[in-house]
Amino acid sequence: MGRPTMNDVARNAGVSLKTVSRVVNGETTVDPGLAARVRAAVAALGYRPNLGASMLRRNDRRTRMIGVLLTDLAGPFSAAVHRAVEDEARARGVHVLGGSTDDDPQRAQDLVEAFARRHVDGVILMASAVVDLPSVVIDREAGIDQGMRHLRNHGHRRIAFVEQEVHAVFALPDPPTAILAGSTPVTIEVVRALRERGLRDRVALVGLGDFPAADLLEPAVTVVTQDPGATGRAAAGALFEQIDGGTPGARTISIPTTLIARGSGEIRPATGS
Amino acid sequence: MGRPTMNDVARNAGVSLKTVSRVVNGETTVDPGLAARVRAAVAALGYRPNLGASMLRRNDRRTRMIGVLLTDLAGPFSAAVHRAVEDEARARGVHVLGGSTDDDPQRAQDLVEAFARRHVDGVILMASAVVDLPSVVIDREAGIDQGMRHLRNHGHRRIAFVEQEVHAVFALPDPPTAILAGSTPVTIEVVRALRERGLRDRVALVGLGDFPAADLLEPAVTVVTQDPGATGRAAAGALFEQIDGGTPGARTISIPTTLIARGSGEIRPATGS
DNA sequence: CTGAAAGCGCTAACAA
DNA sequence: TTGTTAGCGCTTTCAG
Repeated sequence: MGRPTMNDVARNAGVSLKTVSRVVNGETTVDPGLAARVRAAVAALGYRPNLGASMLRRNDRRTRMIGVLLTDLAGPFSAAVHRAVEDEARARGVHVLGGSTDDDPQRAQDLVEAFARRHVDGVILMASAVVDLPSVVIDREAGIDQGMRHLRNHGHRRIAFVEQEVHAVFALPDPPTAILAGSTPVTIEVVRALRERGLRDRVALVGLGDFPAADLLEPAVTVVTQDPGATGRAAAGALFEQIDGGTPGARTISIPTTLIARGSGEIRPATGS
Repeated sequence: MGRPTMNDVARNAGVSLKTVSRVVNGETTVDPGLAARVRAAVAALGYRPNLGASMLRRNDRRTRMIGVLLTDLAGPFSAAVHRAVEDEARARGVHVLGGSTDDDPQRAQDLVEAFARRHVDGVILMASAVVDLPSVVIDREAGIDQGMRHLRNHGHRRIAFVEQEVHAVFALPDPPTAILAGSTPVTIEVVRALRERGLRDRVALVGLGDFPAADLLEPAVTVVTQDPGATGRAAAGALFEQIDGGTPGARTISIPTTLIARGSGEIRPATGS
């Protein structure tokens, strides 16, 4: 025998299947005596309703489950977005399926497809694709402009935008006077590299994404922040608006960015270089 | 009309329902001509199988979905565990429902119950509870001992274990000579507090959990690490062993800890105090 | 190789 | 207030 079903409960309580259904779903039009018997049977058998079966028959056809596809569930930005989405979802009795795309469009596509087979009510994704499901796209391109502008305003003309290959930058014949780091891990790598080379007070640095100890480093690190919590809340809000079918709702969430000047980004290039 | 069903595809392709089922499930005992017609109909209608319905009828009764309950999906440790679990799950074609408990047992209980209604195949949880589902518990208590021992070995007798209330510690009549910080965010708060009070070279600090910039602070922060990736992989491995019904598998995963001495934890108490 | 019938666990619509 | 019947979309079983 597998898990007990509604039928088992009905038999045990000596009532009809439908009465059990009513009690389980909290309908108030059931005789208190019967309801008590049903609840006793539920407890005795360890019965738990099967949401999959109920959703199959139900009219609204909602699974009360959404998907969230982020670059990397382990990364600080994705993780914070995820949590914010979770909180919004929880408030609505909705569960969240998570997935990391590693910025691979094919993987994102596969995950969307897989979630669709599960009949998720909608999808939030940090990418640029569009899918044929209720969905909200988080656009993370913003922020680069702001960082670049800041460095230019401080006199820099040779600015490196660094992804992964941190050390290659310093091997260039005409090395940059300023660095814009593409993510938090990269920013920290750059700090480490600058120290090793004794350049920490000579090369400017702006990081994309804030991190907890940024203000405690020397020099403190200037960053362009994108509030992941606000982003997640906004995306979830827009998605649920779509799902609940009111207004169409926003399909793209752009993240407002803020530059926090702390020192490293305000270093000026050496004159006469 | 809602989404097209297998019946719609069958009608469109001029075959029986069962033939569509065979093609969709990749059975090879179908005439290639019929299979091609079915595939064409699937594409034309934009048909997608309904996993919920199929799981209802299927014999193995697996949802191919597990739940992961962590302290905080946004926290670095939880997030890294989550990602590792996701990777293990993906390799098995399993999806992951995530949930933050904020270390509230009631909330953990509620989430387990909710996931059980969805018939998840199992649950991983970072807590100390046990549930009547295939499950693996991650025990995070370890590490405290190791940190304490380290500080005592360096001569400390008044050691504060700090959770949240960072500032209260310094208001004590007889303040500690060493601090053990319970989590990464707390560690960073303590660093900040020590600096504000000019105590950064006088009070020892050991943090539970490593963080990316720990070695770049001054003094660099001594930490007790728990490898979240290894933890997640181990927990997922143990859970899938249970689910696949081979050996019973471990029900509790203890995280091996390592102390990384970087400076802050090796400060000795002022003599004669 | 293909199909018809039954039924997974549950809720909708209707009847008593 | 309670129960009966039908059927959600799919897989199983068994017959052709």
